[in-house]
Amino acid sequence: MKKKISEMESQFKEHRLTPQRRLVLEIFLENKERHLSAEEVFQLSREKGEEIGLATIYRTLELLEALGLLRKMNFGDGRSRYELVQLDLTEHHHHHHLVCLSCSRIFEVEEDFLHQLEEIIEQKHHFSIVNHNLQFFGYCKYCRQDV
Amino acid sequence: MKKKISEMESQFKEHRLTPQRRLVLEIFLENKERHLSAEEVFQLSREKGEEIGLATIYRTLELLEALGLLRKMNFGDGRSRYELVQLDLTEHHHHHHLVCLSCSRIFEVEEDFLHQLEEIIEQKHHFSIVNHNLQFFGYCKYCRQDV
DNA sequence: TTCCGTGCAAATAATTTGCATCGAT
DNA sequence: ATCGATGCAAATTATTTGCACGGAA
Repeated sequence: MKKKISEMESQFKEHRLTPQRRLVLEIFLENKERHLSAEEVFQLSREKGEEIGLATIYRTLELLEALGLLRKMNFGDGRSRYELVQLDLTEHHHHHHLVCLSCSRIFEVEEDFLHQLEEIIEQKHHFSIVNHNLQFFGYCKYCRQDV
Repeated sequence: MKKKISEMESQFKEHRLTPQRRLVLEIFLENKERHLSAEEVFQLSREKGEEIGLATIYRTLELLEALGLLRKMNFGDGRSRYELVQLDLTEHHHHHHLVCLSCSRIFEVEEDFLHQLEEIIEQKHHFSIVNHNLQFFGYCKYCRQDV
């Protein structure tokens, strides 16, 4: 864990890696599978017994996104959520999300199936793609009532 | 236009098609290519010289979505946007969106490329998909500086 | 000392809700 | 008379901002 954070320190050229910023990063590293909102980060920090202001969390999330360490997402629940950018994957690799309409859990599809599609779209629409967002909404294996 | 709305009336079984609701529908029919926020619908109705409360618009958008006439979308600009569901397309046909990071315009990709992909994912993840959302972020043909 | 970062509280912005009233059945 | 729909204002929720303080370079 510490190792991971120190690896990330190199990203903090102009910005200080303060205890608060480190705390937020830690929380994401300890919750890799989750997509946390500012409020949830706030709760998790309280559970760790750490003091941090909510405004600081918002500012930190914004900074970490700008540094490319977090990715801002929106799953339609009225608040922004962030996920850790997996540094070990190639820059253009993005996974997709399965959002359960019943339990709200979010599952990940590791493969990125959109390379070819992006090429087609770039040519056809003269649109230069830098990112994409693919979400599937439905019912997860725990919530499906069928069979 | 009137014809289109009367076709939609059949959807209003339990709900009255009031002047306000008709107005909101009209605005979407007159702006098929746009993805309107509640506030924008409010502005457009004022431009038409019609009186309608913003709260009513929010409630109407919610209703029209529940009736399957509008689709709620989120493009990451901090407000929900709605688009008209094209009734003449097959139920499972969804288009995709190109969101320009420079001018914020939204372009549509008419084709739905995700059928096969959905089948693969449904099997692999035991997830029953009922909807999806695919957005590409980048620079549109008007904003690209290259060449 | 000079900045940057933080916390708190106030300000914004989007959306929702309570409630009295209006209008169609 | 009843019940759904509306408008307004107040309430909520998420997020941002102003500002004084504190600590590191």
